Amino acid sequence: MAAATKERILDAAERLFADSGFAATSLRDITGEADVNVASVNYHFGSKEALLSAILERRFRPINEQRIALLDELESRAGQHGPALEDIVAAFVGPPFHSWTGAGSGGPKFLKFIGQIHSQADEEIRAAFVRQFDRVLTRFTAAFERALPDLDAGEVTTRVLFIVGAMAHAMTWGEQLAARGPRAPRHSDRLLDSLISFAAAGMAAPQLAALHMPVAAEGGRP
Amino acid sequence: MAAATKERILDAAERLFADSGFAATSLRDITGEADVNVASVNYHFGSKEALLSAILERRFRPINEQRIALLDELESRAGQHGPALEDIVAAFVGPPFHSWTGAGSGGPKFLKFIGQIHSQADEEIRAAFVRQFDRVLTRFTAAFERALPDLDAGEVTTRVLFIVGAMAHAMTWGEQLAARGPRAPRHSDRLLDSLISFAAAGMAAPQLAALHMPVAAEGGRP
DNA sequence: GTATGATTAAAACAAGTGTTTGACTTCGGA
DNA sequence: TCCGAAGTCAAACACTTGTTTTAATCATAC
Repeated sequence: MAAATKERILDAAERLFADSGFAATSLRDITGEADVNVASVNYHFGSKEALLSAILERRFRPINEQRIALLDELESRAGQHGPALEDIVAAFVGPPFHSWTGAGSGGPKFLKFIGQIHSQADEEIRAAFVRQFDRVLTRFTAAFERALPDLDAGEVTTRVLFIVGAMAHAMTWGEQLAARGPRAPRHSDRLLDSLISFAAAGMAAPQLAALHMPVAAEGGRP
Repeated sequence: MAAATKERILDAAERLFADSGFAATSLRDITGEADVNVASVNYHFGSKEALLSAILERRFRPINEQRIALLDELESRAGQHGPALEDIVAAFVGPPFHSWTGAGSGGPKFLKFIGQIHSQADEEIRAAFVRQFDRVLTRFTAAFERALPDLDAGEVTTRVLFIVGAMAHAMTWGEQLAARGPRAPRHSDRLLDSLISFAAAGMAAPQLAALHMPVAAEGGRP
């Protein structure tokens, strides 16, 4: 029963975090949903925060590894100009979408969880998340820079940030807005197609000439 | 001292919500930062949730009004084909950026708050937020549909969702990633320029041929 | 001056938080 | 069979949560 309890906790917690966020979900919510004792979370994971780390580890590590594997494959296959823009985008945003189509895991709630966690405010959570994400961001930023030589480095990073935001937001809110009838946004596969098309075009957009002064440190108050 | 207390609470709460989110911020955090008594929140606003509503009201109403005013002006000025794509995008994403450049309000923390609130999980908060945002979304979706006749309605809604996500995420995370040295993302004005350029190109991306079944209940275009 | 209403203050409220404890049960290997 | 580790459980822990209460203070009009 040991492994079963651990997994039941992980599944329930992921589901509830996706719906209500980390801070708003209590351990008793989780253990109630998982039908286990309150103490078992601390027994198996050590703390509530460690439970979140375990979820992040379980879900994001394979996703990020797959992202990098796909990029590796693209780059080894491509000529000296590097892979095509759309392929890089697909390698970046595809894995989180496909991760729940695979071996029975979580269902659509997991997409919402991804969106949630991307926008979590707590500094510690962010730090843990960025730690996992940093390598991916570095690799893909480099690939994008190669595919888009007209953009400077900061601009590329900014646009990758846009892509992450677009993805996370669509995951978190898609369900909510699905009630808009004929104007309902896309889901799953169609959503992924839309995102890739949107993101690739956005990345390829011309960079506006730097009319403004280079940003002077941090903004003072008006 | 009455008005001063109310405003001090609003300012402090907005700042703290931006940093830590709604659920993770306690009333004592807020009243401590604002240097007022704990009871004053319930006295002036009624509850913690009502305080959030007041902040939303104070900040988002002018933003959404300005969005619609800008769109009105664009449409009255434009020919029968409607305003240009980039102008619609600018009318949509500009106001939240400019709102803090205006009369002394909040500073950069406010941008982070906007990003935060866009990705808040609590259902009640979402509902309150969507209520304010619904009219804006409807108007801009219509304008985009007119400017992009090759996209079907659901696709337009999806892409507007991408734009909102890109904006919110950049606002929330920009500060965090600003430490990446030469690859640091943009700030403020430059960030807005980047976003407009990115979003307009993304909106104009070709829609992939609908290989999949059309979504049930979706009306065909005339 | 005092009366009146609005605002602030300190304290207490019940309910809920993450975590710990210590006894009880389960179960694989000697 | 028995042992000891691994796991479960109810209860209690100390603390924080949002909210309420009650008394004190303030401003202002009479």
